[in-house]
Amino acid sequence: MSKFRLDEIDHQILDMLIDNTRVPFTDIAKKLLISAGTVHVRVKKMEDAGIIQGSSLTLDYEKLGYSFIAYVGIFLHNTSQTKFVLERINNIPFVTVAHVTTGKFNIFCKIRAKNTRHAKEVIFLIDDIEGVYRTESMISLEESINDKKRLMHTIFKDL
Amino acid sequence: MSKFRLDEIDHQILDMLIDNTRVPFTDIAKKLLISAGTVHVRVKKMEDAGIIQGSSLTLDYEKLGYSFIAYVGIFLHNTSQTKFVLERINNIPFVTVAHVTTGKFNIFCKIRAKNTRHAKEVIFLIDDIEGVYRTESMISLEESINDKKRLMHTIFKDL
DNA sequence: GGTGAAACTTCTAATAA
DNA sequence: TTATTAGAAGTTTCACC
Repeated sequence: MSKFRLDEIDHQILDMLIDNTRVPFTDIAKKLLISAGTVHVRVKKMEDAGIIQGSSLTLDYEKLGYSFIAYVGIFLHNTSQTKFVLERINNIPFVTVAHVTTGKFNIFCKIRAKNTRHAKEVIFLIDDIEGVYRTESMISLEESINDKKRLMHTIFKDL
Repeated sequence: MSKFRLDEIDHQILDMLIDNTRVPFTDIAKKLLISAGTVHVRVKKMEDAGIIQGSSLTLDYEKLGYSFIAYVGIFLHNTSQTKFVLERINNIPFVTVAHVTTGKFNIFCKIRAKNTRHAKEVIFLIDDIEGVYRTESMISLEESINDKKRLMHTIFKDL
């Protein structure tokens, strides 16, 4: 399945970059006892291979006034409407992720909103999409995000 | 709710950094017709205020052989076990996010695994945690992630 | 593959406005 | 507060292992 062979050096480079993308390559080089040029070449290679898709800032949405998170399960009248509904959902900026799923729901998405009232508006937007039969919401009372490093280390152990 | 006043300049700086954290400050400065020093000061201010929590690489987990995503709803015997179970769940590296929720489930989490077989193992790990009554899984057949920029722009429109 | 150094670019902190 | 600027620091390329 995985076509790309990343060695221990690549792994350690990713390890240093994954929670701070602005770590200087010279720092990485010093720590790994290689040259900064090598770090540069390897990072570029991983970017070209698509292993590194990009980098992003993590913003504190709570501080920005958006502290409400909910998951919304969507039931469709008919599975053939999946693509249409998915497109509509992805046009709502407060929907951060959407999945087509097996199981109970046809589509399953995560929303981020200001507060309960705002979330209600967002959910109503979803409810109003043609083809949506009904929705079922789960409100997050507490979120805990797992360290990306841990998953990465585990992945690398068996590559 | 939002204590921090970010102006149009801050907004545009974030806009440039959010999809590529390594954009040179000089590029940002040129585009916004300000000096690189100003960009630097403003970014630092947003970091100090906690608006910018950090930066992260986006890796292609499919390319790394982890193409299976599922959401797992967890029913507990008793709500008092929430904290304990949550801690246990967060020790499983394949669980990427966990939420305490209202509604159907007590805890709700997202897992990333290699394949169906591996996912089964991960779900069994969850099932085996003391206090877990039963779980219900939704397998993702297709994932679509919304552009972070869109949410950010929308947020900034009403700040 | 990797290195090391040169050439170039960017960052950052002190200073000035 | 914000802008400028000069010296420090980082990145990138390339000739050579």
